[in-house]
Amino acid sequence: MARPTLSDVARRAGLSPTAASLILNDRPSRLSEDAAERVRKAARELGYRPNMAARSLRTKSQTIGFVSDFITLAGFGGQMIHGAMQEARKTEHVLLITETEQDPLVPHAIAETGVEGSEPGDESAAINALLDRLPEGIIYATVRSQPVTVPKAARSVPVVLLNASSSAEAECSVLPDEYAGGRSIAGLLIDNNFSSGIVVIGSSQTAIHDPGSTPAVSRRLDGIFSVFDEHGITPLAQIDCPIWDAQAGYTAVKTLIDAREPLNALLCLNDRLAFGAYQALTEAGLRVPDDVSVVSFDDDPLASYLRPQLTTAALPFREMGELAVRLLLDQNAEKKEHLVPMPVQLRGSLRSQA
Amino acid sequence: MARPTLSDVARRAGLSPTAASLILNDRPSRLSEDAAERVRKAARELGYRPNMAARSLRTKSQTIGFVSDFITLAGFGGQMIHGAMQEARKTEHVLLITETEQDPLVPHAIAETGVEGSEPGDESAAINALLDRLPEGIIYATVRSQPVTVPKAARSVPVVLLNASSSAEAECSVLPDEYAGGRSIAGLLIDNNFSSGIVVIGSSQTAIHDPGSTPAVSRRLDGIFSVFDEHGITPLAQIDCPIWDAQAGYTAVKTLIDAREPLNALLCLNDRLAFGAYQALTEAGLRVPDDVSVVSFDDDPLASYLRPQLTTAALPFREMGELAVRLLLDQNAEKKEHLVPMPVQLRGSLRSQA
DNA sequence: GACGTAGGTCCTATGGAGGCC
DNA sequence: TGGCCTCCATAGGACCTACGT
Repeated sequence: MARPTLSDVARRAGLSPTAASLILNDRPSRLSEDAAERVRKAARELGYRPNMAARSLRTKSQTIGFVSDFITLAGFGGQMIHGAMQEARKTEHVLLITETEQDPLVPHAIAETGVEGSEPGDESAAINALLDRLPEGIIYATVRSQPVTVPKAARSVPVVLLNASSSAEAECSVLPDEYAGGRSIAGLLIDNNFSSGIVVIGSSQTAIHDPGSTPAVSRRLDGIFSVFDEHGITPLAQIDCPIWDAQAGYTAVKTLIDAREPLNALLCLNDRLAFGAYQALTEAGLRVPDDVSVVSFDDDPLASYLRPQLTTAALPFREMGELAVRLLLDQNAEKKEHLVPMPVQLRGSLRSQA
Repeated sequence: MARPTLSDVARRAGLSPTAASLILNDRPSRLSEDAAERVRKAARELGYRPNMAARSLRTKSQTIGFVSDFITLAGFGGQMIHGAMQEARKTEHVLLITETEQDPLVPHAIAETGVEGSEPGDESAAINALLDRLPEGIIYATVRSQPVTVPKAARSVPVVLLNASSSAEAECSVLPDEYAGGRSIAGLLIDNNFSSGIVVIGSSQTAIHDPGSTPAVSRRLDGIFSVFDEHGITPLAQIDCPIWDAQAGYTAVKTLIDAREPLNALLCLNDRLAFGAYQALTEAGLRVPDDVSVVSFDDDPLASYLRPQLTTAALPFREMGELAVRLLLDQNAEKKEHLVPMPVQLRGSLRSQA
């Protein structure tokens, strides 16, 4: 009934625990092939599995800590976890997950006023609980890719930032390649002969260096405008929306329509804005893509519910999760930003201009 | 630099490790208050935290295994994890998560042909990896609430099924109260004086005992029709959709409209169907809720993006996750189905009939 | 040389026996 | 004789160096 231990296996094979350990771990030793076979057979018969708790006292714990702010709340977060788990499984690692409940918008200014080397208490309880389990490393993820200060407590093990950039110097981080993504989506309009009647919805070029703006947003916009500039294109309008939700998209587009702007293509900065845009267009009797094309970012599940389905540059969360684990376990991983491409999902919302 | 150990604390306090252990664990002993204070101070100063790996060799691991099928893929799954984590934190527990990659649709028929007590190999590798970390219990969750056979390997620790019913006898499981949810939504129509022109979209009363139908669906429908029957109401139509997505909802409603059915209220079996219904209604120039009311189930994020927002009975995933952890840690938890209410989100898609 | 094992180590928890003033 | 504390032993499971025969 109880879990069989190494001694049980050894006893059954008529050998010492030492011998059993050596064999089951493929350590070079002078044990006979016959003895090895007996041990393996015994282990198989008993269904022996090493006790990781005991093992971690001497070696690696085969465990990875996954810390996020509110990631599991958002639909997207699951994909990062999923990717990380897939990758972790390949090397027999397991994921220990936690949420710090810190508001990701407020860079948690860790007081550096500690007396004496370390100052517990101001560190996140969640992270400490995690470190108590001796993970081999920690993945520190955020919902919105923001600069983050890694709590000092977490620095005792390797750290990889996931969907978060580091405010500090030499940090290993994984981010979507927003700049290239912006170029892809803008390029799509160029390739389809759009040159006028283009509206950018979500943020204006002038607003990208607002304090509230994340690096992700500005890179996305930089990518878009780098392409526009190369082709001498000036958008018909740029609409700034503080909150990127359906309501904002709806209002923005309704305003444009009411002003009788000659719309050809809407470049929305995320799918929720695009969703609102659809609503406004439909209400006004305009058809996507016959009258107006719509392109967007994120590849929210939403994007494929829409009619027609939305052409969008996907946030590659699963791949990012995978990469984060790979980097964490790789000693030689470069301490820098690792960018993951945002694949464009070509769907029905885009039609080539004559 | 390295993690301080119990001995480090003891040394600093000028006491033995034994004394330090007794004090930090609040064990009854005859140690002086002065000594106790010295130990606590030393622990604080060093930032001592017990090594859980070592501790679990003698006591509980303070770890809970969270196993799911493909839960982290779906947006909803995150909410269960979130709830579970919140609750786990209250008792200093941490979540170890894994996905079995078994197709949840195929009840994994575990071959009971094992020779000799246990038969490893046919058990899920993911679950074994989890059990190796000696969790205090396992939460076994599925995306679609289906009957599930708990792998034999997992039975060595307490198990709670989350959003999954048990095919076996005495199992502790947590499910949404679909029957009551169905009654709530149908009751909402009654309360708002709907009596004719009601269409049920998603599944017909006759189809609920199909093999493909989950218990969740039939309970939801049973709830709906129990109310309809009590009030002598017969739906105008019941439309069976094998897949509950936007496309199906669109097609169903378009067909009804083309047939010039006098629609008053659409009772959709989930939000994606409702979303498709909206699209068909809008296309036909019908307004929600002025011309047709729409009610639904799940409270997908989608539901609040729609215009008007969708009235829907929410799947209480966060609460379910919390309850699962509470039941797991409670020795005396009743081995039965624990049902969690589905709160109705009253929003703009419903208007009272004159 | 061919084959294998004893015993210390990682860190914590705990009961019982004894020491010191 | 208390009052206060420590050492020892043991346990938990696996790993590994250094020794046997």
